[in-house]
Amino acid sequence: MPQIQPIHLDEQLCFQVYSANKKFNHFYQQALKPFDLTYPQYIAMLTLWQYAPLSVKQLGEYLHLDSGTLTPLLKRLESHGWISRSRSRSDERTVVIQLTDKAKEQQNVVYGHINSCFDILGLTPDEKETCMQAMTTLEQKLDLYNDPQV
Amino acid sequence: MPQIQPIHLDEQLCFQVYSANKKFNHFYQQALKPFDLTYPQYIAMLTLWQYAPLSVKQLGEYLHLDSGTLTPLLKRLESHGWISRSRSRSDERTVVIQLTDKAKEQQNVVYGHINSCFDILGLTPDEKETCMQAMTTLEQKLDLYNDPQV
DNA sequence: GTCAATTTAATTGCAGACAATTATTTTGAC
DNA sequence: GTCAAAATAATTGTCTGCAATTAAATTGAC
Repeated sequence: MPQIQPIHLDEQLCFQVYSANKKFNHFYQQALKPFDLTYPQYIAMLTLWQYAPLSVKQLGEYLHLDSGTLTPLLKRLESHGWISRSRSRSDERTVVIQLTDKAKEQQNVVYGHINSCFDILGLTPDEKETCMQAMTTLEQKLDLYNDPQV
Repeated sequence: MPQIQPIHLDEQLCFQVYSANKKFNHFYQQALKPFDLTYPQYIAMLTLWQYAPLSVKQLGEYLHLDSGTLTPLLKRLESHGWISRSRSRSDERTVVIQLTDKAKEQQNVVYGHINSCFDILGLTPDEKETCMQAMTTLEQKLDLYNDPQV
């Protein structure tokens, strides 16, 4: 009879990542309150500030999200005046997402506020780099397993 | 006029953690398919295998989840025959969660299967430890900010 | 002993996340 | 040019996750 290794919650890497993600979420939710943005909406805006205009598909590739998640999220961003959505003239299948004037005006205000919130966290550049590296290593292994053909 | 630091998605620690968490989720979702458990259900079962019987509140403290999340999740675990839920005789407010015979029988099967899946990931003990440490450091900072009174 | 305050789950409502399906448009082999 | 295949969003359904509220039981100050 083989020896079975018990699985203890607090020794599980998956649970640490799961917890850290929830805490990060809460942190950003607080930081983003002045702008009435949720965390997923914020990372969508980050992508758009960097690359807009984008199609739903292109945005989804940056964020690893599909239209089932993005369509309602983008409708909410649109209703709050951050973006516009319109079918492309050249390809009626694709929806082009563009920044509104409000979004362009607020970009640096959001950047400034979020950067200062992140600074308050007090992560040293070294600690941040170590965390980034650890996540990169982990994601590489997970990508290999989740998506063997890559 | 102050210099505003641009925020690039791929340099954001929050986004790395968010992505890693989603990939981990997908990884476990696959690994757990034979048992018809979702990842959140699995971490609930892990906790129960370790500490059952538990009240909803106690389980929530281990997992950092409230009854709004746990009540429906536990009802699903109950309907799939993993647990039982019953009001405590001594305190009618609390609901006691207990393992079923099926859960006790399957414990080592699940442990064995998940451990072998995790091994396939190919994380070295060093890499895992580095990741764990990184998450712990990060969570400590986030706890400080999210919950200043602690 | 009484009753306000506290504790515990459940409920409600909203926002993701994702799998599976559907509708529409475009492409490309022929 | 036609039509099957592919591509793109949207939709549907299920399962979290969390804030806020509700319902019921318990506790404790008096």
